[in-house]
Amino acid sequence: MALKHQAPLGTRDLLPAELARWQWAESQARGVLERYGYGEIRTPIFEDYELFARTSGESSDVVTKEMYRFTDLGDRDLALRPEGTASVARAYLERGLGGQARIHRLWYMGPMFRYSRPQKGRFRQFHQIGAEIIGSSAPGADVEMIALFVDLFEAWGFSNLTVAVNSVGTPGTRREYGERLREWLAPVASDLGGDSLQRLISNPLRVLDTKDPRDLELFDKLVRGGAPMPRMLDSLDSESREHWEQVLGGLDALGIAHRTDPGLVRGLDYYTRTAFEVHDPSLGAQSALGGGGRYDGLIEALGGPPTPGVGFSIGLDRTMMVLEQRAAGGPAVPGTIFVAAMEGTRAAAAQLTRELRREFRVDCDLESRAIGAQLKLADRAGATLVLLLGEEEWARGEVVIKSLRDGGQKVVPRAMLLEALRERLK
RNA sequence: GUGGAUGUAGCUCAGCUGGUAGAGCACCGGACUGUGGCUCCGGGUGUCGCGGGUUCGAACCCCGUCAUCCACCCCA
Repeated sequence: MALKHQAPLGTRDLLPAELARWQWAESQARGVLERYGYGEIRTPIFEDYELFARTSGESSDVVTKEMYRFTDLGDRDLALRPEGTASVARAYLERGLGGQARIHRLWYMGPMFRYSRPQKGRFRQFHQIGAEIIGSSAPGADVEMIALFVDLFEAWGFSNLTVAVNSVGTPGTRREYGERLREWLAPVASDLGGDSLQRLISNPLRVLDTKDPRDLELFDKLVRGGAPMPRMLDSLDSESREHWEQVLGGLDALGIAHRTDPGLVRGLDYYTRTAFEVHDPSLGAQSALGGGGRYDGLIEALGGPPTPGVGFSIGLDRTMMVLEQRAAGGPAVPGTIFVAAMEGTRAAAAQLTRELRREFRVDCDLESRAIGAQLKLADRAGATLVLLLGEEEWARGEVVIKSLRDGGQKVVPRAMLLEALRERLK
C-alpha cells in the first residue's frame, strides 16, 4: 500500500487495543509511586540543547549522534529530550526546590527521543517512567531507589528479578581506573578492533564490554600471561567503597536479589558510585528494561550547589513487549450496554443513549440498521446487555433488556430502567 | 553511521521456467423488513512499496529508491 504519509522512522501509533495494557501498567505504577510517597513532575519535552550536552557528557553517544537537535524560529538551540534526569535537575534548580526541603522524591513519565537506527525494542520515540531522589547521598537512598525499581516490576507481574549492580566510583577514581586499564591493555592495544580502539581513548571502561571475539581472546591471553584484569571495584576510594558495601547490605536486608556486575557501565557521564540495571533475555539484543544510578555531580555541573541524587528510568515500550508475550495486564472488560432502536424509536434511543452515558458505558448503532444487524454489532463490540426499544413496548412505557451472555430477556418499565441496569451490571 | 533479510488484500501468506493475482481469517450484504453467536449464500475491498529499464508482454528479470525487520553500535 503506497501511502502518502507514514509514521516517521522509529515512531509508531499505539492503538486502543494495545493501550489497554499501557493504561493498566501506568495505573499500577502510579499506585506504587504514590505509596512510596513520590510526587509527579512534568517537564518540557524539549529543552536547551546545552542542558543535555552538559549533563550527558560531550563525548557520549547520546550527545554526539543521537540528539534530535533543532533551531526554532527565534534561533534558539533546542533538542527533544533524550532522557528525563537532566530536565528534572534543571527544574529542581530553576524552581528552587532545594530551598523548600532538603530531600525531594520525584517521578515522571513520558516520551523520550533518540536519533538511533530502530530495531527490536529500540525506537526513536520511546517512553520512560523514572524516579529520582534529590538531596540525599545516603546509601539508604540508593537502596530505596532499587527497591522502588523492583517493586514497580513486581506490580507489573514480574517475579524473581535479579538486579545487576556495580559501583562506578567517582570521576576521579574512574579516571584512575581508566589509566590502569590502559596500562593493562597496552601490550595488545595495537591488535584491538576498531571499536575498542576508539573506546580506549574516549571511554576505556567500555573496552571491556566488547563483543568482538578477537578482543575477548586478547583479554584472555593477558590474563593467562599473569596479568589479572583490573577491576573497577578494586579502584574505589574508601568512601565509595563503604557506600558500596552499605548499599549491598541494604539490598540484602530487604531480600532484593542482586548480582554484582563489574562490567556494568552506564551510558551517561553523570553517574557516580551506584549503577544498576535489569534485563530481560526475551527482548533480543536490546534487553535492558531499565536502569539507573547515582549522579552526585549533576546538579553542581548545572551551576547549582553540590547536591547528590539517585534515580532510574524504565523503558515502557520494552516492558510492554514482555507483558504482551506473557499476555499479562490485559484489559478489564467493562460491562457495555448497547441501545438498539426500531424504526419508530430512533429519536428516543438517541436520547436514552445520551442519558445512560452519564452513568454507563453505552454503545449504539449510528446507521439506522436492521435490528438483526444491530444485535450483531452489539455482539462484536462485546456488549453484555442490549436495550431493545421496540415500538410497541416503548409506547407502553417499557424497555426490553436482553442479555447477550445467555440470550434471556425481560421487559422492564422505563421508570425502573436505571435501577435494573445497576442491578444487572454490578 | 554499518551489514543482512524482506516488501502481493485490513491481517497471515500462496503465486511453477515472465502471459496484468489467489487462499484463509477479517470485513460488508443477504437468508432472518422485531432478535446476536452457529450455518448457508453472495461480495475482492489490490497503483503486486515507488520510479525507471529489458521484453510483444513484468508481481516474477535488471538498476535505483523508499520502507520494514534483525544484527552491529549504543541503550530504554
